[in-house]
Amino acid sequence: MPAGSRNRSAPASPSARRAQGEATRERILDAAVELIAERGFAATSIDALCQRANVVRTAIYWHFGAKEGLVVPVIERVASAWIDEIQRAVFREGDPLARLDRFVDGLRQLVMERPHLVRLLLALALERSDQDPATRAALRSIFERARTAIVSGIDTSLGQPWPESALIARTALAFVSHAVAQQLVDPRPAETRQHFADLRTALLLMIGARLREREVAAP
Amino acid sequence: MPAGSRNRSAPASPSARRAQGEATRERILDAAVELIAERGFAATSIDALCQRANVVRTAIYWHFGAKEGLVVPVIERVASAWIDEIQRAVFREGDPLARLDRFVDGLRQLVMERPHLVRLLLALALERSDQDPATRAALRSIFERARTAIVSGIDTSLGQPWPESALIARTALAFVSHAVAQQLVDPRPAETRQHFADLRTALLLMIGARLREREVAAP
Amino acid sequence: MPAGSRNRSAPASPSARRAQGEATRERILDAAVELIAERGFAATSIDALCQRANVVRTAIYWHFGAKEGLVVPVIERVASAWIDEIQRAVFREGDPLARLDRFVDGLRQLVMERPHLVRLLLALALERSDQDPATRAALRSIFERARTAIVSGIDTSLGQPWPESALIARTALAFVSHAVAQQLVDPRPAETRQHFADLRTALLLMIGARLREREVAAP
Amino acid sequence: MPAGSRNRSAPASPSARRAQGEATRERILDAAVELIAERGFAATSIDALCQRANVVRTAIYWHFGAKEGLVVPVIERVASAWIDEIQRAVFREGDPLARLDRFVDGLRQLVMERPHLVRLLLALALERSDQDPATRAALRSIFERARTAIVSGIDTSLGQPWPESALIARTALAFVSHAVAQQLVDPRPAETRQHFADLRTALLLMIGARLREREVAAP
DNA sequence: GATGAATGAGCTTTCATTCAT
DNA sequence: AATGAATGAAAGCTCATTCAT
Repeated sequence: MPAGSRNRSAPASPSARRAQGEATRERILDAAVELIAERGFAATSIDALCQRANVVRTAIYWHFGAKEGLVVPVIERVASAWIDEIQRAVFREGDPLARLDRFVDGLRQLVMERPHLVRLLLALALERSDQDPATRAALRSIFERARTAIVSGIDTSLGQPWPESALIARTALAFVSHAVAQQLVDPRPAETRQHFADLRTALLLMIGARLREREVAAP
Repeated sequence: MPAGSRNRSAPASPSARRAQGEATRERILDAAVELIAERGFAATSIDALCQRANVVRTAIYWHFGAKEGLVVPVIERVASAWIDEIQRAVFREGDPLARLDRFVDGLRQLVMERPHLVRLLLALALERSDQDPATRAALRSIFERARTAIVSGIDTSLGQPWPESALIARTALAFVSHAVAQQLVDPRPAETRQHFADLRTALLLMIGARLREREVAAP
Repeated sequence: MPAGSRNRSAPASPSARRAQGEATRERILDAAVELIAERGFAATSIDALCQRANVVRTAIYWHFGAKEGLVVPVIERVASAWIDEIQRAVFREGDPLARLDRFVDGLRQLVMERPHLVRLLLALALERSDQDPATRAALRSIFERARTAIVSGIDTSLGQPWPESALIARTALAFVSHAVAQQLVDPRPAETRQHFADLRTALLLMIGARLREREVAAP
Repeated sequence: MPAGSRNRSAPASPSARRAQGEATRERILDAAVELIAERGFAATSIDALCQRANVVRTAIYWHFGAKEGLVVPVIERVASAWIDEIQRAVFREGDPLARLDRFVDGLRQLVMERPHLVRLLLALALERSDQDPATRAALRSIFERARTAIVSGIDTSLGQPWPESALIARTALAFVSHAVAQQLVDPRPAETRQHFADLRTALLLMIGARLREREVAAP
């Protein structure tokens, strides 16, 4: 459909030109994150993307070459937000129980308030990974970084390496993934809250064992 | 399966006719399960479905009304297989440790050998649940049944209700979901195996606490 | 879509069987009149017909052979209603002015209260007549009968042949056709009423001339 | 028309490109007018349209968004031709009788030589007006303009407003509509000619009354 | 860098119809 | 007479992409 002119006006100077190009690129990526999180990659059409980003269809090809070319940049854009959220959540100070609570609560907030971040990654993983190695690598890297962030967060916060930290990281991530899927299927907040209450209990039990063991080993 | 013979052979009796209709329906569902598990719902075209099921396009509309109409039947068809697998895995006899191992191993096999079952459900949840309440309800019901199956399996196998059984169920399912996503992104078997080794450890720690507590309470 | 059984139950006796067949046929025709009047012949699908008539798809083929086979019976069914309306309207008694008013008012009611009768005929004429001679003949016959009904109504009501009766008939029918088209495009009742007020004036002027002429010829 | 050469030849300037787009749009509209006049809107397929316009299927969607989007432009395109024909017919000079003859004859020619113009409008009105308000508005506007053209033609030709001009306009349009429908059902030229002879008589009678009245008022 | 236009493959769905019981 | 199932053609429309400016 022929539409009116969408962009402000033709930029004169070459640097302004580059800046506006960058802005267009960002707008496309924002729209892509939203739409892929909402409906998955396959169901996100170039056209829908353009409408949401207020950009002309060919702009996507200029900036990303093809629809495929969006995948990795989109993953990377989500990655930072993801890791940030986790690092903000990972426990740093206070007594052990308070730190654990803060950690679990941070994850819960991630799932309840910005579920689309997690959802996008899961959707891409489930939809497409067997096809494109680059996508696979990007996703693998994110999951890896998330795990590392948790592990080193725990170790730092405790002042020493902790045997269960990898285990805790995996459990936490598993609960997060599962919570997102579950939330899509049963959006009642109470359900999600119960989910994370269970995570807290599980982690407590796992840590409790270690604590007791230490008390026995070195009283 | 004895496909390849287009169902052009004349069906004799009136009941035979209805039976053949049922067979066509089943063939479509089989194909749908396979394809949706492989590529997701959106990327599964009616045409591909027909080719795989050896059926003409309109047959799908006769039996299911629309592409949408496949979703719930497909979910229900996968549901049984899913629950069966879990029930086969849930521990029943032997000493506690052996039962736990058998349970975790069952789940690992599910993920490694029939990942498409889990994948289909997750993909449908992530792709489509916002839109259609019926899909959402069907998926919610499956997840619920899976959890119930584990809980009652544990309780039965222990001869009494067990305070942590719900927690265990949730943890196990979370690990299963996460393992499937992870496996798609990093298909090395060793990774998946490690994943389930971690699940075993986690469950052990959680059960261990309870066991110790009992020993203290009633020595 | 497989639906439940729509008809009451299997009729036992052969005469009951025939009666029910006739009833089905009537229901199909009723539905066809409604739908063709609403959306034209081409846009009326066999399926929509079945739903409206509460009849199974193949019943239409049993009773009418093909979609085409509906056209002439539908026209004939509408024809009687049409001619009846006109004959009810055509003036019979009272002084000339009252009779004229009654006639115009009858036509106005036809257009305002049962426009689908006229609409169906016009739609069929405009959509299809160049293709099928049988349709064309049926429509021609109706229009002819309508004209004849008016002419002989006028002559009977005046007790003698009237030179302008054919002219009046044609004018009246033209106004009816035009009013229906106009009404579809501008459904305000006031417009339609004005339309027929104009018809009344036009006829008065035409008759007035003749009356005056008679007065001059034989005072 | 110089068709047959698919527009694959490279357009040079940026304005030439836009001009070529406009040309494509026009070609589609031309084809649409022809086909809809021939078979009605519902029976005109996008494919047939493309073949006739020598254009690829998607071009229609680019220029008009959907099949629906053709309706109003098509109506508007026919409108001008319609109004032109009428204005050419409306009487301007000569003695009253000659002017009347010329007017009726113009309408007759419109119906006999370019019936598709009228047919298209009637078909659209009967097929679709319930649904889309934009279509309805466009058609209403045309009929209105046609009436106005006649009224002001009469008044101009007589040098003063004439009390019956609105009545004459409506009668003439009613006869035109009716004649088109009648002609489709009974294509014998003699019939159509008789139809317009009747129109002439009718108008004469209506005008005659007024003339006599004037003679009485101002002899 | 942005834009209007075009392109062809492919999409889901509906069509009228037929068959065998 | 009615019914469930099947059939192939064609419908309207969307897809990702390319081209030339």
